[in-house]
Amino acid sequence: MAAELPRPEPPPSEPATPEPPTPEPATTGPSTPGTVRPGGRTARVRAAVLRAAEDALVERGFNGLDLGDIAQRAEVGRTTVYRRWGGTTALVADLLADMAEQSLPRTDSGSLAGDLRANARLVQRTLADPRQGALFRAVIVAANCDPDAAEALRHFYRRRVEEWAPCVTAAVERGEIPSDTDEFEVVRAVSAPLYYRMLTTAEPLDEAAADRAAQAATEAARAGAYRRRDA
Amino acid sequence: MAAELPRPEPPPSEPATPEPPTPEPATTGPSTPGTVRPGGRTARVRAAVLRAAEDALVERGFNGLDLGDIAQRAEVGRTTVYRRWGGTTALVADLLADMAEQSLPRTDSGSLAGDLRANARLVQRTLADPRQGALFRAVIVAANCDPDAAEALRHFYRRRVEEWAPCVTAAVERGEIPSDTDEFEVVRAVSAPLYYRMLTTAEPLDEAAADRAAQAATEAARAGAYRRRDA
DNA sequence: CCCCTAATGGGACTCCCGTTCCGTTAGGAT
DNA sequence: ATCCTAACGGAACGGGAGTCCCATTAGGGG
Repeated sequence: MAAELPRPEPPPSEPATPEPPTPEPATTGPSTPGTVRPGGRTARVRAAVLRAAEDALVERGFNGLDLGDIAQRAEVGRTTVYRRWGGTTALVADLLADMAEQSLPRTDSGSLAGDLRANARLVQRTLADPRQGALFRAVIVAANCDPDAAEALRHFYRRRVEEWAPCVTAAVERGEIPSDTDEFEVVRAVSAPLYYRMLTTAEPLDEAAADRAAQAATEAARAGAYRRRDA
Repeated sequence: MAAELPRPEPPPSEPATPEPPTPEPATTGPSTPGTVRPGGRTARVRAAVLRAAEDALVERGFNGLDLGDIAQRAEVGRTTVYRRWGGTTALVADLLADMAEQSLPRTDSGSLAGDLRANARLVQRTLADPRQGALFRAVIVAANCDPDAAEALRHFYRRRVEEWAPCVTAAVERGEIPSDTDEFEVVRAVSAPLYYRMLTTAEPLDEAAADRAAQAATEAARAGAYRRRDA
């Protein structure tokens, strides 16, 4: 019933991100709750609420979120959730910031095709997993409903893409692909068909789809489709 | 302020789809409203509400939808909207069914690269357009919140993909790409990077992105990345 | 160890979304 | 043209999400 893929079960105390969920602009009024005493109870509350929010997202989806329900699951006062996050979108944005911290290590197979296939299969397994898949669909929805959540989502994917870009750079150094290849574009090209399939079709997201995505990106990169064009 | 891309302004009378919005299963009770007398006023109401829903989606996004607001825009009773559609997701599903009817004709340039580039630029222009882009984001969100809307979205994309698949078949016949190429997969491969970019980055969706997507799909198809694998 | 106050939690209150009821309007068949 | 009733529209109702107020709890600096 707990998390399935990464989430290395951090100790309940000392949370991942003591940063303020919503860093108010230059308003030097009463600071947003959770920023002045971020330790101890505050941290436990944040962890419990994020965990509960993740569960709720998986079960009900984004627009089925009920902050009262989340508060109950987290065994936290309803008021607290409203005060600290203020709404479902900010809560999801905070969850995304938390997810962005947990980076899974990249493998290295020695060839571009192998590396991209490993990446494709990782993405495929994540999206095909009932829990993770539902979670990703939900956060994508949230990102399309709120600017802050959108920025958080972009940050999450920036991190993920940066994590895998070095395997493309390595391929350039090995001479597999043109030297002016945009490494980020290649990594994105691997994920894109998988997300597109998940969002617009009912066909299963299987390993064959992953391998096809990886092969397509590899061939296109070799052919120079991702070379930087100067404007 | 009206529609920008296709929508050939159908006459207010005689709407596009007199089919029932939500064909209830075998419940032979009082049939769903709009099915027994689909002409005249009922049709005008449907057209006005769908139009208003589209406007609202563009302005507020899916989760900002307010059926009361839509009813006012459409100059229709609030009760009518609730009775005929019952909720925002069913309304969006109906809108998607309506959108699926309007197929824009495919061009034919004589080469796979040219055809795919035309397709890519069409998709890019659609998603980059403020109105259409917001609309597509909104319906994607809706599809992730409701099974009926999801099915309607899949149907929409199935139509679009089928519309463009023949240009891949033609390329096969010209000997440009392997004969066992999955034509639908190729067409999807063109759109995928554009949607992925729109959803996960803040970078502009420009013509260069479209051309890159088209070129990548073309090269990958030539290299046989989309050949059918028998299981 | 003690104090100050940030942060939490319960409960009442408000407002708005969605439903229900019933009278009115207008298809469409004869 | 007339009738029957499907479909619409206004108004009142109920419930739940989000807000406010204040008492209670527990960081964390001294």
